[in-house]
Formats: sequence, structure tokens, C-alpha cells
Amino acid sequence: MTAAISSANLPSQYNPFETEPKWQRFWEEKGFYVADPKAPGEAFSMVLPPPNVTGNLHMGHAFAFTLPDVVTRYKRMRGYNVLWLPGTDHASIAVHTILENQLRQEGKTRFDLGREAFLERAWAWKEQSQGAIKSQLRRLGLSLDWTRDRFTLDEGLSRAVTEAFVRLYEAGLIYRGEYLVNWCPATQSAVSDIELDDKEVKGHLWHFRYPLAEDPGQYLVVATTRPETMLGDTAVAVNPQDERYRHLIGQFVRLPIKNRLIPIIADEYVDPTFGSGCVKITPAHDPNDFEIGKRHQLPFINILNKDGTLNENGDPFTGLDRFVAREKVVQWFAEHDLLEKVEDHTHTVPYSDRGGVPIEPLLSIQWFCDVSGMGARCLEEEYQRNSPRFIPERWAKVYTGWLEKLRPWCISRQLWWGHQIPAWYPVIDGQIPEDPQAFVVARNGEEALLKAREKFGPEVERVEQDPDVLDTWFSSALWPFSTLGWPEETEDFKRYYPNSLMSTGFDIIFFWVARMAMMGSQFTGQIPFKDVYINGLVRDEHGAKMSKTKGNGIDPLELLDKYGTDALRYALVKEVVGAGQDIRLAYDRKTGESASVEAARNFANKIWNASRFVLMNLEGQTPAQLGSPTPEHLELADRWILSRLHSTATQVIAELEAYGLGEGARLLYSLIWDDFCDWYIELVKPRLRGEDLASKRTAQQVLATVLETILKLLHPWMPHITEEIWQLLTQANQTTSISVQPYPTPNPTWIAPQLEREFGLVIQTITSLRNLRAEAGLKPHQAITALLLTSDPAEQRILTAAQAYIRELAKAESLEIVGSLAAEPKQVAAAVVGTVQVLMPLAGLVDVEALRAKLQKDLAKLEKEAQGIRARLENPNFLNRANPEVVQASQEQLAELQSQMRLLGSRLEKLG
RNA sequence: GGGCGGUUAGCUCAGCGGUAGAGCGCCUGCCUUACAAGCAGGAUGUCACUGGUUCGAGUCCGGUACCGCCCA
Repeated sequence: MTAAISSANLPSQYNPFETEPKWQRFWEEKGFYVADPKAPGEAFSMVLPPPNVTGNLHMGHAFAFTLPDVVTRYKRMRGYNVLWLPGTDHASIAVHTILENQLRQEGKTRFDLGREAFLERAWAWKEQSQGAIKSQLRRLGLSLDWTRDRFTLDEGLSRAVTEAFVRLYEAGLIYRGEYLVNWCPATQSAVSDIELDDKEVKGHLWHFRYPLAEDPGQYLVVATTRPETMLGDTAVAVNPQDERYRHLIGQFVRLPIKNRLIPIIADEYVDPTFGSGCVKITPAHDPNDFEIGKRHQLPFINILNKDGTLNENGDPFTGLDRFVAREKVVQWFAEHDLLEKVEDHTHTVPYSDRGGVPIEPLLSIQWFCDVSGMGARCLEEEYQRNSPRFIPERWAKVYTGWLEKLRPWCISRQLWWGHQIPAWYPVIDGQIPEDPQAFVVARNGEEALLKAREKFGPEVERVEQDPDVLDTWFSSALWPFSTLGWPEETEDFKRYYPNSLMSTGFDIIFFWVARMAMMGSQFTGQIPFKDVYINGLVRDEHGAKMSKTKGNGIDPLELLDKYGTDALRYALVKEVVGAGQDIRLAYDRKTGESASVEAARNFANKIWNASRFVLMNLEGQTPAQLGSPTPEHLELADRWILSRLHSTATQVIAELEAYGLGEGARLLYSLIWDDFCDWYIELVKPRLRGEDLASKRTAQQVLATVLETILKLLHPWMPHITEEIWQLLTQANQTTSISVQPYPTPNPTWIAPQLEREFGLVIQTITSLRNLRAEAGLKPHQAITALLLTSDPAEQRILTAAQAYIRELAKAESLEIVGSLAAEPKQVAAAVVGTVQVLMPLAGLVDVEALRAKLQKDLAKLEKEAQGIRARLENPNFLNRANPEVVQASQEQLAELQSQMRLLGSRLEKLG
């Protein structure tokens, strides 16, 4: 099968659904993207931000993954030794939420099921979701190395997690401690600060009276938004400078309901201007109060159970839900005349991201990681060496800002799906000692038992592993190196670490990027990536953030099914400005159509048809068989398109090097559609049909080389269609792939700005004639007579060289380029380009008024333009202070406008 | 309260010191053997407001308004 035969059969519409799966399979089967650490070339390595195994990919994934694929494909073609490693994340809390919702439908809880059965379900869910995600990643045409696919809970990564935990513990950086954690009563787990979602809530501010112990007729007024917490109050605080209360400091109030004496203490934290200036202190249930409690050695009274009901300390409301208890407390105060007042109060309440309910600060024993040291090292790296480099730069501030106010990282979660904490408690006499510090950390159960007996004596019967799992982000933090085989010093690790690039969203700079940096610096002594490219969000058609709760997501699969992968990829990337800016995706919810993806689909179709034209005219010859065109055979149009090609390639490469992915996409659009299709192909048609075989061959050579270069330039954005056409064009027969061909290297000697300017005159002349035709109401097939009148020898030379083009594209059967007119034509449509008078004599009946109106309109336009420049040139300050070149350019510009106006004026006069 | 984006043609967005562009949509004419998912031609803008810098400001600097995000 030759290309000549197959290209004759090419359909006139590009069908992505036939070609895309074919090439996806081809790429993977042939292993083009399997990294070889032994192969030469500077390493370019990335790990895919692992999608959660929570269902399907959404539009944000499609966007966030296409961007680095453009970079990866470019780097691969540039000869780098590329590794792009895929994987998925177990997403502890998210999967729990899904499974527990399922169980709720069945009227069960995970505790009914038990750990083992629950985990079985989790693994089954993971299989299903992971399968869907992987096939979707493949459908996006991402050039991932699937032989290195990883999952955060797989054996190797779990070993890395255990190793990291043990090493951190041995370095004294992991400890158990009693802290106020953000407790989610819905999921019954601690959540980190950054898993909180603050919501504005309309609530109340209740003002309570706390009677003084020594004088029950007097009382202090405290205000609270959470009345039930008063059951755990252990002090009332005032500002030490506050004259109103200074004399009371050290005295006591009698806490209502509980009838408990609690001290009045002085603390700078209290704002004397807010409310009454008295603050109730509940150290076990408020982060600020916790700090005060520690400063003043107050008792910590926990009143809550883990499910959000009150415990025995909440007596007399033991067993009630926190919100029911709230009402009861208020009622009690009201009944005992201790409720001073109630105000409406809008305040922010922290909600659990996953659980969807207000979190409760709760005193409990958790595992913590002291990240202060690693954080400080990361900060220094960023400040001293700009490492990692953020693109766009402004995100570095978000990163350093967070690192500057690091808190201990609570890494334990009261969940089952995840990496169980590698800590064991000794069982002595059938019991685990109450001391929270009685544990050992080990790599496995056997080691734990040995360590436990060593530490607690031979009476340890057995050990019991901590039931909690680690925060999912703990394993994610190791991702850039755990995926490469760490803690082993593997070949991959040595070759591809640190990663060259991390491409991800701004929303997880804290969750993820900072933690990877910290763990990387801790375990490998290096920041795990050189560059961090931060992409923006895909917003919906109204500019709103897509979210599950709003239900305004746009399904990428729907658009892929409708327009194809290349179209979606191109549509997403071409919207990007610089980097990191959000994009908005046009979308019609009624029809499911997207104008921008459709435009990209049309672009693909345009490329397809231009290629079809080229293939049909190469007579079965490949670019290699045709060879390079010899410079002396090139004509004007050839030199022009080659100049456009090489200058655009130069710009595209500069953009790619600076992560200007959208800009590069737009540059190629213009090169392909405007320059190549609209002008070059049209200009070359007569030569392909003509008798001049040398000219024909040159045209074929230029068409072939330009098309092949364009395909390579565009490949990173639209990998499938470029592969499809490239295979046909080169007759590569699937022996190799365009994706592993060298990226074009522009040759500056082909770039001819002067020639491009001159060609501009030709284009304008043709456009002007077409305009005259249209104004005169001529049918497209009607031939015209054209006169081009200019006294400028340079213009004469250019037009003469291009006269065949003008004849062809303006449908001029007679064309004269003259310095003066022998006889003045009677009725003539006229325009002016440069100093060329473009004249189209019209035979027979013509609407003279229409010709006049057209000339007057053109004149008015010129006059308006001239006025601006004249005003500038009449300003002495401009003449004195502006750059002389600019002044001269303005003068020349005005001179040209004036001569154009003279020419049009004389045309107008001649109309009579 | 602090920080970061954005505001340009009906819509989606480029442009970032020399007097405004693209795609879609709109109007006119075309199924011209690469392409009607197309071709040719055309219309459309106090570049949010406001001071300033400059010979000259969508373009640089300050402020205001509105929209959106992030952190308290």
C-alpha cells in the first residue's frame, strides 16, 4: 500500500474516533514512552499527580494532565531521556466517604462490617475506579510510561511509607501527643487544618451571666456562639489592662449548671473592646482557649464523645447531640435568669471538607510529625536558590507563606483504608498499658514484638498494631521518589531524581507541593523537583468553579466523544495565557456542545484537508524521496512560506521553553490556517497543474517539507492527527512514530523579514482586488481586468514578480503593472495599497455613485488615520523628545497616507 | 482584615509604551475537484472608572468600583 493509493481514499472529513484509539494502542504496544535509564540524553522526568480512585476523571484532570503532556512530548522530541510516570492515589477519606455512603444505603456502618470486610470492599472499589481512570488517561493521549504505573497502597510504596515513618520516628520527628484536633463527627476522624472549609453561617451570640463566687448578686457576662461548650469551661479571662475587672483577677465565678468554681484570670489575648471584655475559657474545645489553658495550667475538660454527643462531663446533658445540648443549655440559662441577651451573629464556622458537617475541636491523642526542621530547609532552598522554581513565579509566595507558619502535622486518621500506622502497643496480662507513650515503632509485627520485649520486658505477650491509618498526604508526600524505588538506590532513582517538573494545581500547593518538598529534603537531601508549573482551574461557561456540590461539572468524556481527544486538548491548552491562569470553557448545557472545542475540531479538520491536498499532489513521493528544495529554484511564495515556517518555529520553541503552551498553540494555528492554507496552498495550485516540471517539483518539495515540519511542531498539542498524517506522508508504516522524531530546528537563514514585508504588499493587493470585485457585485468565477499603477520601482518589481499570483487569486485574466496610464479608463473601481493604485476598469453599466461612495469611505478612513499622525508631528515636544526613528517613521507614514489620499482624490475627480 | 488574579467587539479571549486583534456569532456573495467542520468580502469597540508618569498609555505607576480565588 502506498501513500498515493491510500491518500486517494482519504475521506474529506477527519474522523478522530478511528485514528485516536489506533495510535494510543500503537504508542503503548511499541513502548515509545517506556523510559530507559541506560539510554543517553539529559533526563527529563515527571510523575503524574496521582488521581484519586474515587470514580472518574473530570475536566480539571483533562486540563491539568494535557499541559504537562505537551511539555513531555516536546522534551522527548528534543532528545531528552524522558520519564513520565503514572499512578493513582488511594484517597483515604474520600473513598471512606463513598463506601460509608453505600453502607448507609444498606442500613449499615463500617463497624457492622468489620475492618477486614470493609477493606475488601475498598479494594474492589479501587479496582473498578482505577480501571476507569487508567482508560481515561489513555484516552487523553498522554505519553505515560505505563510499565512504571504505581498505586499509593501497592507493596513498594507501602514499604516506602513504613520506612519513612520509622526513620522520622527514630529521628525524633514523630510523636504521640494530646492536642486539639479538628474532629469530624461525621467521619469520626481527625482532619487537618487544610481539609477545612470555612462557611459563613447565620448564628447567634448568646450572652451568659456567670455569678461571682463571693457575691452571687454580681456577675460577669461572657458571650459565646457555642453555648454547650460552657459545660467544659475552666476559667473566665479578662485583659490585665482592663480597669473594669482588674480587681476581680484571682477571684472565682461559679459556673452555672455545673456549679463549679472557676478562676478569673488575666490574659493579653482578651480584647477588652469586644463584647463585655470577659471571655469564657474552654481549653478542651477551642484552639485559642487551648493555648490560654496551657499558659495558665487550667484543667482540660472534654465534654464530647467522638460521635458529637456529650459525655459524662456534659452532665446533665450526657448523651445528647451537641446541637440539642446547645438548645438545652440556652434554655437553662433563660429559665434561671442568667441569659443576658441573644444577638444575631454571622460568623464563619469550619466545616469538614469530606464530612460536610461543622468540625469540633477535640482533645485527643494523635500522631504528629514535627515538620519545622524540614520546612525551614525548604524555605532556605526557596530563598537562597529559588528551588523549586515556580511558574508563574507569584505562586512561590503562597508556598513560602505557608512554610513560614508551619504547625505540627497531625498524620493519624481514624480510618481503615490506608497505610496502617507502623506502631505497636504491648499486651501485658491481656491488656494494653494506659500510658500513651507505651508503644514501639517497627517495620513489621515481628520486629515490633522483639522491640516491645526489649523495652517493656519479657512479660509482653504479644503486640497490637495501632488501628489508625496515616493521612493520605503522607504517602503522597513521598510520591516523587517512592515511585522511583526509594528507599532502594535504584537505577531509576539515580537517573530520574530529582524530577525535572511537577505540574499541578494551585489548590494543592500546601497539601502536596510543600509536603513533597519537605519529605524530599528530609529523605533525599534534595527538593524533589526543579520546576513547579502551576495550572489554573477550568471554569464552567459562566466562569464558576466546577464542583460536585454545584453539579456544574462538564464531563470530559462527553466532549471527547463528540469532538475527539486532539480537539479537546487543543481547545483547553490554547486558552492558557502565560501559565496558571484559569480558563473558561464554552459549553451549552442543552445541546452538550462546546463552541471552543468545536473550533478546535474544525482546526483538526482543516489540517486534515490541507494534508489531503498535499498527499494528493505528491504523486506518492515521501518528503525524503522528494528531497530538500534547492534554493535557486525557489520562487517568491516558496521563500515566503519557508520564512514564515522558520520564524514561527523559532517563536514556538521559545514559547515552549518558557512554558508558553497557549501562545505556542495560537502561533501554529495562524501559521497553518492563515499562511499555509489560505495563501501558500492557493498560490501553489497552478504550479502543480502546470507544464513547468521543475517548478512543480519545487512546489512538491516545499509542500512536503512544510507539512512535515508543521506536523512535528504541532505534535505535542495534537498527537493523534499529527501521527496519522505523518505516517501517511512519510510512509513510515508504523515502524516508528512522529513522537520520537527530532523536533524541528529552525534555520535563521530562511527567515527573511524584508521578503515577508514585500509579500505583504502582494497579499494586500490581492485582497484589495477581491474587495473591489465584491463591491462591484461580481460573481466569483467572473474574470476581471486589473491595472496596478505605481511609480515606485520597488513596488513595480515586487508586483511583477508576483503577477502570476495576483492573476490567479484575484481572477484577473488581464493584469498590467504600469508606471503611468496611456489612456484614462472611463469607469473604474479603485483603491490604493502602499502607493499602488489598484484599478479595476468596469465595462458596461456601472453604478457611478457606488464607486464614488466607496472611494469616499476609503478616503475618510485614511484622513482619520492621517489626522492622528499629523497631530503628533505638529507637537514640538514629540519632535524634540521622541526617539528620532519614531519621528521619522511617523513622517514617512504621514507622507504615504497623504500620497494615498491624493491618489484616491484624483480618482474621485476623474469619476466626474 | 491581609494577599493574589481579572475587568478589551454581542460571547470567549489575545495584545502589555507608537494610536486595537483572533475565534465564535452577525451581514453579503459562493457547494470555485483539499476542506460548507469550508471559501471570499464586510460591519462592530469612550480597551471598568480615576488621578499620575511620558512627546505619546488597553499597554507603566497610584487610587476607586465590581467579579473571582487564597489566607486570617
